[in-house]
Amino acid sequence: MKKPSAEKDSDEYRQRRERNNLAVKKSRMRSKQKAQDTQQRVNELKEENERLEAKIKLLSKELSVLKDLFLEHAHNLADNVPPSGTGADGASPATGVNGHGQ
Amino acid sequence: MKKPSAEKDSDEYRQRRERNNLAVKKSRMRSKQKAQDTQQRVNELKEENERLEAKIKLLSKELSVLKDLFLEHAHNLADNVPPSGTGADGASPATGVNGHGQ
DNA sequence: AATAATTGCGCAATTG
DNA sequence: GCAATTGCGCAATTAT
Repeated sequence: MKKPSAEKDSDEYRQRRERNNLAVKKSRMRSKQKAQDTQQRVNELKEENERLEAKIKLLSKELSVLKDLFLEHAHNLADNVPPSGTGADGASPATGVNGHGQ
Repeated sequence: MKKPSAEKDSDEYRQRRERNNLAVKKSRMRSKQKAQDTQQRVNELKEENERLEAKIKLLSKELSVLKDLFLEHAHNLADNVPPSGTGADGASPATGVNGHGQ
């Protein structure tokens, strides 16, 4: 079961083989390249992820600061503390301080 | 240059071959598996990314709302508008300046 | 029908 | 010495 040595021993057989070998090489190159690209993609996405997480952390921080300011303000109102030296009478019925969210 | 038919025509040669073939198969399986895993990783990271972006969008929105509130407050002070009836709620910027971005 | 691409498989060389 | 990895070619199958 080696080869029907006849027919395709040389000639256009060899030629087909050669072409195929070439195609094979090409195909495998692509395949490898793709794998590398995918790996690369992973790295990029990881970086992107870290950036986003950092941004989230930052925004969260900012938010919490602002919210705290609001709370403080609310407390001041509740404690009947006027914003400035203005002697406007402060008859502000204290309202509930909304809690933190989320 | 076919084969040094002597020595290694059968026997332990065949055995070595067999083992190697096995090893080759194994190795290639792993390789493929790894590639798939990497691809999978990409997908996961993409999802994660979208989640993070969404979160960022949300936080940004919240922040801009709060900031607008502050601005409004500041303007009120500047315009000497004393704190009027304090609503019991604090989550509806239904008044004043709208549409600041970023 | 013809050609290119992809895939499983085995060999041999190399590496660890 | 041995398993793992790698480049290479063959042949079957699939896609164009």
